[in-house]
Amino acid sequence: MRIADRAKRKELTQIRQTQILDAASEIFSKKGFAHTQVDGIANLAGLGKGTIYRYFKDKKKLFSAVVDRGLEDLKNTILIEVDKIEDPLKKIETVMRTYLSFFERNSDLTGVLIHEQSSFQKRIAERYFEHYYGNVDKMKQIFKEAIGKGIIKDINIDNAISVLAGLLNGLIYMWQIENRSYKLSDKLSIVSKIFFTGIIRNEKRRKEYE
Amino acid sequence: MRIADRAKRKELTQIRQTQILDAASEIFSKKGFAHTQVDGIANLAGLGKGTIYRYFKDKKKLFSAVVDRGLEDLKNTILIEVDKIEDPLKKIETVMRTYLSFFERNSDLTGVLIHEQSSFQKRIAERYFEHYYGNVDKMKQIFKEAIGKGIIKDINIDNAISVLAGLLNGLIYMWQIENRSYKLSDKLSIVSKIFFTGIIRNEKRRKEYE
Amino acid sequence: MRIADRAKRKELTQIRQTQILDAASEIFSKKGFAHTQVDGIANLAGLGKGTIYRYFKDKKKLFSAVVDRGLEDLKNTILIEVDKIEDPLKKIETVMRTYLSFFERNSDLTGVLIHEQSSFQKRIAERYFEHYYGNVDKMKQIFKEAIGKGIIKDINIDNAISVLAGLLNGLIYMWQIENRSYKLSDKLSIVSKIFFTGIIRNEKRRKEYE
Amino acid sequence: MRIADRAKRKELTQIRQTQILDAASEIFSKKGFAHTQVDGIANLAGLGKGTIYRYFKDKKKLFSAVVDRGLEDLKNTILIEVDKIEDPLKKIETVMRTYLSFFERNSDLTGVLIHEQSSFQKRIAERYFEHYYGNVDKMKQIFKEAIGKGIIKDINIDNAISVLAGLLNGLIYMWQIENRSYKLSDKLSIVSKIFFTGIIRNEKRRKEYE
DNA sequence: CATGAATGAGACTTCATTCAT
DNA sequence: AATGAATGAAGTCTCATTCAT
Repeated sequence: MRIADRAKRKELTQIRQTQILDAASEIFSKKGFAHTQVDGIANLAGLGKGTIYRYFKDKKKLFSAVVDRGLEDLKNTILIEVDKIEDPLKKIETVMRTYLSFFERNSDLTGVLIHEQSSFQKRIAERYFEHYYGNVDKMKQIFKEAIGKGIIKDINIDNAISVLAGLLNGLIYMWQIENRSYKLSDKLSIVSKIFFTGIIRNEKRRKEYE
Repeated sequence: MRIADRAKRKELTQIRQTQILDAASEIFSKKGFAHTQVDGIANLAGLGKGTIYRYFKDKKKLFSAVVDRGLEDLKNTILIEVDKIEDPLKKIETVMRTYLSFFERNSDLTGVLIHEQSSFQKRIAERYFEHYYGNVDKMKQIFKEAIGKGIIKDINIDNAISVLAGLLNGLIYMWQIENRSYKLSDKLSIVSKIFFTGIIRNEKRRKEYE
Repeated sequence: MRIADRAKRKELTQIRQTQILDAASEIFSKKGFAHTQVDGIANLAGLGKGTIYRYFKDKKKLFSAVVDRGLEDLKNTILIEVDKIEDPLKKIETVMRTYLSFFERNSDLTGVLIHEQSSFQKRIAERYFEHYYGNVDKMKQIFKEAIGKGIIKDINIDNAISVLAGLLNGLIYMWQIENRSYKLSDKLSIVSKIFFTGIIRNEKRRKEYE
Repeated sequence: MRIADRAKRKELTQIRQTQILDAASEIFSKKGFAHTQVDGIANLAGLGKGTIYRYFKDKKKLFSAVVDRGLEDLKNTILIEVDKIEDPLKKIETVMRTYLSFFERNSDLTGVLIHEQSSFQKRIAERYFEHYYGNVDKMKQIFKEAIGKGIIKDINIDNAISVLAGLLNGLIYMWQIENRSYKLSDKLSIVSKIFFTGIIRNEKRRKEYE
């Protein structure tokens, strides 16, 4: 019986954690760190304020946990989707699609990552890059393969990846600023079109930039 | 003499305003709105706390003034630079260069615009788009001209501009997250290369996306 | 057990309220609204500053609560005492005695009601007259009965009551100004003597005023 | 020329003083001491803030000067009027009338004297009693004369005067609380009627109190 | 002498965190 | 283990007073 009890206990703890993180994610995203009150998170989670502190040392740790969970999810989601695909270009396209739809589904996280540079710059950046570079190796391989096969141009891979990341993050940022008033994934086709083929049609002019 | 006095007074007032806005911009950018203390701004400006409140009704108004001044500057800077150029592609490239180097020079503003979505979402968005769309008309003309002359592809102009904006903002965002550890304007060549000509070399594969 | 707990909780809340109101009443009376610090009230009540704000939204609301409680007490005290008496003149005398001894016992309230016309004019006046006219109906009946029975002169009742109120309040005001250096209730006999029978002895001269 | 200049200077100083006291009186009365800003007084007086401080050491001293000037006026006004009359009862009636109409004319002072017990209790009380007892001697003589001539009852004179003062102050207090919504001097007839002859008609009952 | 810009002490209020129940 | 009442440090803003012009 003891063991079953202990299992139950652990499960309950797990559920509580999730409850709290969900509530925290929602409110942090809407109001930002400073304007979020722990009271509000407790209420939304349907728990007492003291309980929050039993699960997270303080407000900052709770915020970090929200960020960590989000980026961990993001990384896993991308890896799973990418591994299903063979063709390098399609892989890159899948990364783009998965990235955008992840933030569309978890729009809470958008706010959390965009605000709060100040106090959490280091934390977010660390975590973000842990995720980012966790994926970057994979991305590098994909780009390398595509260059090797002569599919894409022989450009500096790091820079290309950094531009791609900037492009996606920028779209999410604009979407957030415009109050998420449109479907983020609708931008996918234009983004991949421009990223892959550019906007110049005139061959002669294109040469100037290649 | 009176008139000279009054002129002097006005000038001093102008100087104070600038002093305060400079200090505020710096600290708001570093610490974000919530963690910035008015006292700190006063000290950095070499003024008393009360003086800040003599010039700006409260902390929020001061913050907004920082944003307003920044975006106004940005708009003017871009318009001036673009008007010097004739060729449409070069114009677009100039917008990109000017935008990036503006934030490089006024890196204070970067933080201010990136944080504080929550409390100032409306204010920033309004101002940002006032600036943004103030420039967008000009951008549309440039794109239209380029399409008309057959220089660039016949794509949806609004979407192209929004992708360009996202691309630039995303770069700035990444730069900020990476602690401005490199020269932002160094990214210009790769960005314009990709934006203008894309990354696919293989003609056949390129067709899939065009 | 739960119910007992909840009852205890409620009781504690009641006790805190009273603690705070008592402390507030004392300090507001001594120092007036503006010079009273919430800190001071908290200390006197043996509570933290934050606790005061848990019970009362802000300093103004706390002040109003002090006034409200005081006037409610006063009204009840008077009604209870007056109902014990039959004879109209004795009733009026009882109102006078009860009014004076109420302020003698609750001298805190004296200061509170006398100061703070400015900021709380409306609030105090409203509450005061709520109390005042709550009692005035009763007073009118008493005067009417006394006139009907030929005990007192056929004067304008409203005016008589307003003079009586002024007389009592004026005595309290003088007593307050003179630092409560004598027993307020000692004035009762002379006041009732003058109010009831006047000061003129000479019959002929008395006629001039009747 | 020097002497004329100096005279002019002195006169200007006098005018400034009056300007400031008038403005101060008005605002202190409306808003009370704490809520009155020196800025407001300066503006109403049409002077710079610094000038106020040239004439009065600080805000408290200015307030006291307002009170002092008011009570000095009151005392003089009463003395002048009373000296015109012969008959003792008429003299008392004249004090009552003059007192009430003084506050009716200088309603600014009403507020000033009623609020601000707290910080100025001592100051006001001192000044008030300086005025009060400055007049009380005169009043005592009047009462003594009236008693000597058998016109009024042989009551304790101090008490009678204190009741009279309370009665008048109470009327002014009620008038202030009711927002000066009626003519204060209209209360004179009923007040003097009650004060002089009382309210009991029934001879037998009257005996109970005499 | 008059002015009003500058100052900073001081007061209210909020809210993260603790801890007794 | 869960709760939420209590706390007080910390932050914003006001305004009497000063002083350079």
